[in-house]
Amino acid sequence: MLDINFIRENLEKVKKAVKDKKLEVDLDKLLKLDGERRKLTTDVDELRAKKNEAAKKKDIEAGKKIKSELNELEKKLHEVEKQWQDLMYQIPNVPVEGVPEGDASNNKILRKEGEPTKFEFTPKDHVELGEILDIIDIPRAAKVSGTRFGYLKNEGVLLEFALVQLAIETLRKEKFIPIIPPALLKKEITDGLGYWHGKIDDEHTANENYYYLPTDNLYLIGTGEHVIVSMHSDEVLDEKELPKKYVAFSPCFRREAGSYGQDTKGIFRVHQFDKVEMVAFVKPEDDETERGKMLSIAEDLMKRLGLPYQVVQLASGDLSFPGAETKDIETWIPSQGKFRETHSISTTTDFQARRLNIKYEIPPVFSNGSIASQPLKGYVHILNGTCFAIGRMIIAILENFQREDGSVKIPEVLQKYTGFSEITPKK
RNA sequence: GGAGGCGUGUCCGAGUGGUUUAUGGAAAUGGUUUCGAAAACCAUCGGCCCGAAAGGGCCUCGUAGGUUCGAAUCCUACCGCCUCCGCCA
Repeated sequence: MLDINFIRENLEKVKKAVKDKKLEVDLDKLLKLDGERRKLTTDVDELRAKKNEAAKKKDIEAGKKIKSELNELEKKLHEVEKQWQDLMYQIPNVPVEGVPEGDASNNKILRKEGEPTKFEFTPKDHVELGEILDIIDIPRAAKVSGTRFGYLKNEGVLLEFALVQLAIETLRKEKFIPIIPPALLKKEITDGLGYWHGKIDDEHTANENYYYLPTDNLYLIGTGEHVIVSMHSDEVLDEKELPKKYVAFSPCFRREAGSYGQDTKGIFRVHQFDKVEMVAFVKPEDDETERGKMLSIAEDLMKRLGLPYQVVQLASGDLSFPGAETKDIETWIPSQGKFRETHSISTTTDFQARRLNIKYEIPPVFSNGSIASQPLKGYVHILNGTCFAIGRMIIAILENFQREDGSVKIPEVLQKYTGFSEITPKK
């Protein structure tokens, strides 16, 4: 959610953000409603003051009269507030300075690291490799769970755990708190995150991107970010503990509705995968620095694995609803002959913090040396970034490090965790 | 899953329909005092609205509704915690 005062003062900027993200929100109506809301608030306050006075005097007659007037006015206020909030929740975050304008075709490649892997033989894709190495079983997953699922087996499992250990060990050194979160979250929490955007859900509508359990009114998380960011909702964080950073290991569930034709082969796009995710709560002035750190941590891991990748800055129209800036890491996928998204590092600025009510105390010393009697409060900025989307990392490792006989070399940095240096065909 | 109990501010804790503008402590922050500290004392110590400010008003007792002239207090639903039983890794 944006600050209504910000919207008032930056109307054109907000209108542009709405348009860029291909949304439609009637901002003029919002401003009109806001005027009404403030007028009604004042009126209701005045009437309540009268009510309180009558109650104090035990003036029952006057009280009754005020009560009926107040009922009507409060009803009106509620209606206006509901519409106002409805609209407020439909407004996406505004990009930070420097984000290229336009749709995804304006995404900007910032840099490339490593060369696309070349082979002296015809490389296999991860589906075939997974099968001959006996580490990925898609047909049986289809039988049991349907399309877009997979079983990971044997060395595949050890490879996953190795990636997780490498990630956690690296991030612990960077003061990230390791955490394994719940994989289900309450519906009302989802409103605060901004991915379930659009109207505030009616009783029986659920967002099509995520799995919903109506019997318990819970969603399956789409990413660890959902439950890590919400952890501190309605809290005031101590300025001294910022930046507060978490590294979460969790399953992620995606319905992938509307992606029917895309990435149907293998486990590139699945309904369930595990991910190591970074989340940081930072002071606004540290946003950019911490964002940069997150990206460089993720990049450094890619370099240590020896995977070729490129860094892409998303254009304004390609940003998520709560996102103000996103940089993706795209890893070379030989079977597709393309760099594909494996990481995404974003700031939501204070957008999520505002919805989830996450603040921090600003120490009462001002820059000019004067001291306030009490600490002030401000909204934190919330950053999130992929460390490893494990399924896609396994695909990248299998495909980039395959040999002609179908065996796969394990990156050295992982070998101390896997206990083996290659995976060899079983069939 | 069954039965019972509980939820008050940063924390502890009083309050069971009307001098409660939420008693009283503690912690914290600013100040007075001090060579400095401790102690003591004074002030501040939730959110929103109007206002340049001074100030004024409203809301806030887990959350949302309801009853009443008047609700922390009564009613309903939901959320959370505790105890016992059952079940279970």
